[in-house]
Amino acid sequence: MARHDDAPRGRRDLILAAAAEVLLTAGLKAATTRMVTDRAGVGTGLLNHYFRWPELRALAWSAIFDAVAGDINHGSRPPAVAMERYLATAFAPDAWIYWRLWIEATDLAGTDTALADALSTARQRMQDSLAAILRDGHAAGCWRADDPDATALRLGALYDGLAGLLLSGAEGLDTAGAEAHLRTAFRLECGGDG
Amino acid sequence: MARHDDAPRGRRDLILAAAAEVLLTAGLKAATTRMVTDRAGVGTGLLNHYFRWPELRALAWSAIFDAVAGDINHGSRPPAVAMERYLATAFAPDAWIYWRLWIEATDLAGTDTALADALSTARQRMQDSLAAILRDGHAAGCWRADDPDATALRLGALYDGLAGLLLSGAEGLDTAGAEAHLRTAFRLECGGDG
DNA sequence: CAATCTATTGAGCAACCGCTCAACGAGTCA
DNA sequence: TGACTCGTTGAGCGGTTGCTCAATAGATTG
Repeated sequence: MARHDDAPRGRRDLILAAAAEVLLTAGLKAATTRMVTDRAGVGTGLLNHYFRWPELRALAWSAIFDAVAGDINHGSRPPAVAMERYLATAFAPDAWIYWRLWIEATDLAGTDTALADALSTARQRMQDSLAAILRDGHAAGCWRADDPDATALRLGALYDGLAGLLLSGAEGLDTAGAEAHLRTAFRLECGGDG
Repeated sequence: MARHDDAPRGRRDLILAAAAEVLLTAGLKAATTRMVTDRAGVGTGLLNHYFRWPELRALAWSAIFDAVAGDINHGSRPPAVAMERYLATAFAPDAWIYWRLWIEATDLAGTDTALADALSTARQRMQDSLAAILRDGHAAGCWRADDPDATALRLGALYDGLAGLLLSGAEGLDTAGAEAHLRTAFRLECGGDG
């Protein structure tokens, strides 16, 4: 009997989708296999039939950031608009869970090779996107960017650091302050005023 | 019988010292109570008689960074020398374990309140030290620093981000590169060339 | 010497984790 | 109908962790 085209084709995809939902809910470190099987409504054995936990976790993490990257690269906006969007959404409330997942991945990558690979890929993609925006803006005369790759790396690292500060509850810093610091760094790097 | 003045007075201090050694060896996340009791040569019960694990871990972590801070603030160097020392030692090989401990603390602070307090104190102290150096250098005409606190925060956050990149094995970045990026950020922030 | 007290011990508990594997049930085919 | 396949189940295993508590050794006291 041909199966209907209901959302996840097969139990394997259902588990993968449930894993992504769990990550977006509980975070990367708190997530367990049992949370996933409960949410998917399948036995614990089935998860281990299709995946190993580190593998599934890395796959779900990648799926989440594939979607994010698709959202960022979507359309070919003018560089000034793209940059403004990057800065404005960086620490937006609904982006919170994403930089939590990002920071947790940075942390787990030291011991989890699957996650390390996923993070490496995602990071490279983010950095390339940002560098491309910087390069385009330079070419269009919006700002100066002599070494877009290096600037993108520094802005990305600063982003990580600010997100870490927010996550660990640093005193005297909120999301608005973090965004302001990121904007200041961009101004210092590229001279433009965004 | 009066006890001799051997290094750690009492078993409590012995356990605390052993905990610090374990942190410096195994890192913050991998450290366990049994590693500490083994190294101290005491029963597992004694550790729990004097401490709870999160408490002991935070105490040992604080002790380590108290020593680090004492080392940084030691003597009243001219600001240019102090800044150069900060930049040169930031990613030095023997500082590796310290920024590993730092990053791991940032990560655990989300769930461990004792560690969150310790980190908050240490971070504030580091940031104040750096801001003081920036302020002194500005006053002495070495460089420009209109908002030393904000600049110190950004440099600290960039430091965290770069350390995180190194720890998670980011491609195309080594300690020398990280140091170069930190120096570039300082130059952009303060104009001086160090 | 016996009684008392305190610091110390470590086997074991409870809780959690990822993962295994014998059993099961729903299809399919002869 | 009976045999065979295979996706699926979930109790339970093995391992790890922080922590407990009855038992113990050693010093002190009367």
